[in-house]
Amino acid sequence: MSQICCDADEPPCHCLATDLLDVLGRKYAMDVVCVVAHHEPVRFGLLEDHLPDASTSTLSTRLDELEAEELLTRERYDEIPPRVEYELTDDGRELGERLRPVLDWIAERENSD
Amino acid sequence: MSQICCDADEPPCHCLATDLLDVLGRKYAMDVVCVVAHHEPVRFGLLEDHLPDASTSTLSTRLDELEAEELLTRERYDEIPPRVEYELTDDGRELGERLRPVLDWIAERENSD
DNA sequence: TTATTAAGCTGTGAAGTCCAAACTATCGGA
DNA sequence: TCCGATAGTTTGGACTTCACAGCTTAATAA
Repeated sequence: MSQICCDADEPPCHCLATDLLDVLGRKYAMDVVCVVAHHEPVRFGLLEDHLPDASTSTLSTRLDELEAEELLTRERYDEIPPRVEYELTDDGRELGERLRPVLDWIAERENSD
Repeated sequence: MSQICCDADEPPCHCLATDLLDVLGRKYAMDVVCVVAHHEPVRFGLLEDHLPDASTSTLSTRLDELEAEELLTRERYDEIPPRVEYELTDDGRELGERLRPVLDWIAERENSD
């Protein structure tokens, strides 16, 4: 029932001003969701391989933020060398599915230039 | 045919490294597409009303970038005071439709916290 | 006559975000 | 003894975004 957005003559509703949309509108946030959705469980190094333009610190920050939004989980295994696996939560998977048509279209469009 | 993403055992494909995804991953970019999609034709002031947290300069930059990606058009009317109307291109509308399920879900989720 | 109003921006310096590169810890193998 | 492997954190600098002021022009208001 709280869908975007207000109708033409209504006052603005600001339904877009959410923390989650803020997080998703940061560099590589959608990319991370997409890569995890496609390859989970995923380790840090694989994310780096798939998103070579992102710095490790940015990747790390994005993962923190997505975890805080409860879109993914971080499983630490107490091994040497350390191993950490990322997986989407149910919410994260739902988001990933809704994001797919967007990213597919972007990839297609890029291809047909 | 160039959809996300490579399969599990393949090398990374970097299909996500596109200019458009870069632009969409900036602050308020998806918001702008969504507001224009919902209210077009749209004037600058209406965008400001709907996205009060965005500065005018950021809004202006986002509009430039979306125009450069050919997702929206800017129609200048030679009047005093000046009037400019923004509308989505066909590509912009396609993107807007694919973005809707994402933003609807975000709005819903926010509501049910 | 002067001031005010409107819209759609652009310009400014400060604050926040992202960058590459170097560094952390630990253990097994050379 | 030093290297490589993993998953990050730290650092100082570059790029983005911020709030706020100013620009344009013509019609009105004081």
